[in-house]
Amino acid sequence: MSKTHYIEDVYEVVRSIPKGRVSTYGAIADFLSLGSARMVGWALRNSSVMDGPIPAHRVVNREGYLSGRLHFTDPKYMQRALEREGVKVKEDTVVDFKKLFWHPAENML
DNA sequence: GACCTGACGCCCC
DNA sequence: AGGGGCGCCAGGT
Repeated sequence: MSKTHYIEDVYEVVRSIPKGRVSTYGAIADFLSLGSARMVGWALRNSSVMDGPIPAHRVVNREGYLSGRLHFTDPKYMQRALEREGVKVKEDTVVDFKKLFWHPAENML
């Protein structure tokens, strides 16, 4: 087992977050049984390097706060990317987070 | 190898 | 209801 195998899993899950919805570090960590939500953030941090088709802006913390915003090239990118998808953001927090929250398990329905 | 630092989150005041 | 403590795991120093 490559130690970085789960990183691909994280990317896979993040890629499956529907446009206009958001998920959380914890939900993804739970779904993948990572044991630590921090690892999701860590994985996404490395994703900025490849910065590919991974919609990392759709991942927020458990309060809907854009805790990862400072890790994007432009600190305002995360908010703008979300708003571009119809997700409203106020005070660096997703408006109606509870309703827009998407759990990875929904993908299995 | 000890110690610190996180894109986190739960528990306990 | 806001804040501190702590477990978590990977990297950096």
